[in-house]
Amino acid sequence: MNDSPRRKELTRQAAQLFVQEGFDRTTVRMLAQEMGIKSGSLFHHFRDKQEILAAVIEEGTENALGIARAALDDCDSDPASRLHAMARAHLETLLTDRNAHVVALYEWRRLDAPARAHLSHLRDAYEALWEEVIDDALAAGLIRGDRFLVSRFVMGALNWTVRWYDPDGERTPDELAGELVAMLTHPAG
Amino acid sequence: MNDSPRRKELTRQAAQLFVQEGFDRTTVRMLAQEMGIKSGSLFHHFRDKQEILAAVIEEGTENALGIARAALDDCDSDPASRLHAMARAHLETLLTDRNAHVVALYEWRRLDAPARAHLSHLRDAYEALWEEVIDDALAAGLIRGDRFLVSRFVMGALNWTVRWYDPDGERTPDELAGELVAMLTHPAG
DNA sequence: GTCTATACGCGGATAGAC
DNA sequence: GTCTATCCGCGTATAGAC
Repeated sequence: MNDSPRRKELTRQAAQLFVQEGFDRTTVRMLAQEMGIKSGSLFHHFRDKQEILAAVIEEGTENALGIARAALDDCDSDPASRLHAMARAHLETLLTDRNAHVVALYEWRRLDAPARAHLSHLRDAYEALWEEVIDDALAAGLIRGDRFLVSRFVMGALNWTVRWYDPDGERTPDELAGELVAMLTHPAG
Repeated sequence: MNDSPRRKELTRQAAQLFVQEGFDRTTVRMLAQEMGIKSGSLFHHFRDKQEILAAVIEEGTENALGIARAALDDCDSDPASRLHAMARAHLETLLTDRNAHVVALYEWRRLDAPARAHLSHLRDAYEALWEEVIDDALAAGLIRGDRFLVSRFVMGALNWTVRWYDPDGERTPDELAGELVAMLTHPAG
């Protein structure tokens, strides 16, 4: 439809509900209430419920991509630092920010075909960033295994944290990233 | 309600639909059609839709637990073999069997409080088995890291395979398990 | 154990006034 | 840009016959 600041704000509020309840269980009435408007008004901003989901996922992936790129630019250029930075960025968008990126990962299947086609290049760009970092770590002998599989396993380990991580617990996303890298790293390498 | 063979069979069919569509999007009419009966008849076997989910998750976790125990009994007693056997068993119940165990992992949140209370001991037993195997591998110096976190990361890596694994592709669950163990294992250890 | 028929509330979405 | 009012189909569940 457009990308007014108003719509951006509504998208953020939708993301929160989608994480809490799941897309299917979130009703347009719930969304409207969270946004402080009536359900009829919602359709002035979004064509239908599907479009809200697409907006959230686009926002979440773009955000994750931007944060990951910034983290890689900021850190040292050795493979270990880059791997740690990437993992930390990923976990922060999932666990601290706790909204749009989670939706992007967990509700992707709920997108209809056109939205999926439109957004898959974004998702691919984010995953390509990951594969780059993994590749460097493999080439340096920091970790070992198959390029494709290591990427999937690492992303899986990180994505699943959403299910068990306690934000009020002792560990920060940064510490988690450190533990993951330590687990994967071969001291002898 | 009970656990007649009839009900077991219906539960298996429900599992398949829950994986394909997700619990929320699966209607009782769809379930009935898959089972070859009318929707009204469904409620002779299950009190409500929630009870179907609980039955599927119970079945899926019990099955995974049984297969994992059998795999551990059958394999060599060194930590590497045990880790591999556990990973392979886990992946087989997720990727080959492709039903009830997936539901147990991905639809757990949809259980109501009483069902969750009733089933959590089962889930805990399965996770305890994992922690045992991880503990042994840590003690042997095969892998390294924090007991709790390694377990979560490993299970996350495996659970996420459901999202990208192609059953018609080249790799078997056994090969995947091997790759995971290789990734985690320190040759120098 | 399965059927038909049906109740009934809820969810997505629209129309048109302000 | 938001409201009120409303449509209508669908989803869960029940009743009672066979």
